[in-house]
Amino acid sequence: MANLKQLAQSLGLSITTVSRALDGYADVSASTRERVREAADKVGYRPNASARRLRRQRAELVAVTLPSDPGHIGPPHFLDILSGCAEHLAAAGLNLVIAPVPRGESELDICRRFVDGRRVDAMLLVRTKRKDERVEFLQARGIPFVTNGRTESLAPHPYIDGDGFAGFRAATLRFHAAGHRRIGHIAGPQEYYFAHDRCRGWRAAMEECGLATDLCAEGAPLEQGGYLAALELLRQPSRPTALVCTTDEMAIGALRALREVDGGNQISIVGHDDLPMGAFTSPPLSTMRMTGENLGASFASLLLRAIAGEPAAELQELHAIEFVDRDSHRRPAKAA
Amino acid sequence: MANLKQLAQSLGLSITTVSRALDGYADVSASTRERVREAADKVGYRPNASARRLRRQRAELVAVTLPSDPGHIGPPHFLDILSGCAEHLAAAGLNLVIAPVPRGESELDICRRFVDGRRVDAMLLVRTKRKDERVEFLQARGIPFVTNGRTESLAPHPYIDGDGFAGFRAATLRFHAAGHRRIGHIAGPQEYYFAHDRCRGWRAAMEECGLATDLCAEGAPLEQGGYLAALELLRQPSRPTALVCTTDEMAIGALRALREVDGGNQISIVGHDDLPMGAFTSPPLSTMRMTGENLGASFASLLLRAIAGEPAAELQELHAIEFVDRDSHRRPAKAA
DNA sequence: CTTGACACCCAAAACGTTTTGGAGAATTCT
DNA sequence: AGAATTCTCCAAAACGTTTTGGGTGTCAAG
Repeated sequence: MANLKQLAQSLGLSITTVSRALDGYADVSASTRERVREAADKVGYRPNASARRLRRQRAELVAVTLPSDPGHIGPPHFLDILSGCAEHLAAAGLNLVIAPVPRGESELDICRRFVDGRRVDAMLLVRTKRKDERVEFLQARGIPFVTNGRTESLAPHPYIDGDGFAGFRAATLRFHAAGHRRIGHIAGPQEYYFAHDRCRGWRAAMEECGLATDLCAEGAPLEQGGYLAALELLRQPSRPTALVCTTDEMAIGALRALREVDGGNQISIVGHDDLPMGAFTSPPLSTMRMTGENLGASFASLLLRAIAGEPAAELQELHAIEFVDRDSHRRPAKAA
Repeated sequence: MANLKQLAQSLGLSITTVSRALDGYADVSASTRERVREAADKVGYRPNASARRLRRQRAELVAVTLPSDPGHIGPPHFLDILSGCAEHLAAAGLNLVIAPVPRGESELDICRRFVDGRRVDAMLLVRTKRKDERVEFLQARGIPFVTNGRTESLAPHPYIDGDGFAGFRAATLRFHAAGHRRIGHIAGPQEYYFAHDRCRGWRAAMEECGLATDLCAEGAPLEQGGYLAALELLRQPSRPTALVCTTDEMAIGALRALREVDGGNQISIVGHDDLPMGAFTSPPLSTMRMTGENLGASFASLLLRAIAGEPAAELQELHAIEFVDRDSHRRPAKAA
């Protein structure tokens, strides 16, 4: 309601003293400090954020870019993560702004706008590509940032990611141990790191087992993409008996394809993300998920430490993948 | 990278002229304007957001409060709505910040912080209560805001809401027309407007049909809440043959209760929200949803118009509810 | 030649804070 | 008593814009 000048005037003090009193500096006497605080409380004084930001040369803001186009916005708990992140950032005086990418603009444009307009102190990037121009741009500008997902960037940068390679390798090996020999992979767009990483995991396991890696079909990371990719694999002369799918959404699409082609329930399947709806599919979808709780807090912590100037190499978290066994991975190895 | 002063110096012009040239004022010659624009483009000049905000007395920010506690964060497409809203706000130069409510603080505290620190030009409120202190506060302060959900506030305020009363009345009447006479309602916390509104719709239909309104149980707007409330209704001497549930999550909980108590599939059920997982429950969950596409754009438009000073009474959108018929509402009226 | 009108430009104020570099008074030390 | 130190406080600068209120020429009209 009021500003520093009015508050100072009403107290018969200088702006400086009031400001310092509120910030708890030692060079204002305890009695004055108390007097100032009481007056500030009474009129409900809050420093004007814009003025403070201008003077301090800090935006007090962090932006997260939201991919709007194809593989859309991520799993439903993504908002919970953002919310948790925002909450922890707020405790440090930072607010989180969401920056969707409008049609016709690239994510790079968004970064540029935020960074060059000094609108943010740091950025949070999701859905990294193997070669990610946003990462390169921010590294060149020297702006702190954290990504959800790794990249193939030469210079290290802070990230949080799941170990998709290990997860998909383990899932594939498990199918092999259960007797499966024709294990197919439903891949996502390989430009995305997570899709490529998971594909590599499947491929590595297959090669370790001396199996052919021909049963791989790529599609959009959506229900429809999984459906089409599964149909493609089911058309092969030697069908898969098990399917390792890059995402749950694709797995659910694959489930639909299976139902249509052979009445379903003959082919084992596993996805990734632990979507809530996976509990209700038939058969209930076995899946994987990244371990670690309160990811939002981790993102916030990494962001704050990046802003504080910690070296990137110390700000990397690779989380293990855990299985969420329901039922869809238990079909027999020898299909009809 | 650069600021106005440096840009002006390099051009041999005053700060004023450069600023006005970039803003397209007519009192700078076309040739100068062009020259300035080119130079600005070349060095990638963007006005410093904090300085502009301070001078203009606008925060260029809108905050949305995210309830973190009990009925959590809303349907999965909520983030899509926010994203759409943010995108349209961005076109008007506003960014959307998400403001989760930390433990120990009230939503009112959040509003106070944002408003009194002049951190926002407007606010977006979700999950309104019938008597909502946030609404009262913002009205008293004269800050523009839009709510998702109505309130019982005497003074009108901008909102977007679904017509829960009409929707739940129609759903109940439809059960009646199908021969049901014992139609139960699984209610949400009645302090929330949406929960109360939907409950009123059910009650109104029951009274119109001359039926008793004893089959009503309240629970938290979660799976567990619906489960417990359904169990309560199933313990009645004269059981319901149909259940109208305040949310899909509660309906899914009710489905679980039904499965446990009588093997399921005997009692009709309908929810609200059109959660994706409803398509996979057994039986597939019949539900309702608010009509209208691109809600995010609507929120943005209302916010902008509220900021522009349009009277609140013209900024209210009540959307019809439509049925999403799957299978769970088709059980016979006479249960075992 | 004077008077407006017009086109183009600029100095300075303002937005509300934080921070720098003291100033004056009181206290302690020598 | 004088010097040094500590305790309080403050004036002014700075952050980078936008906007106000002219100022200086040029040109046409009177």
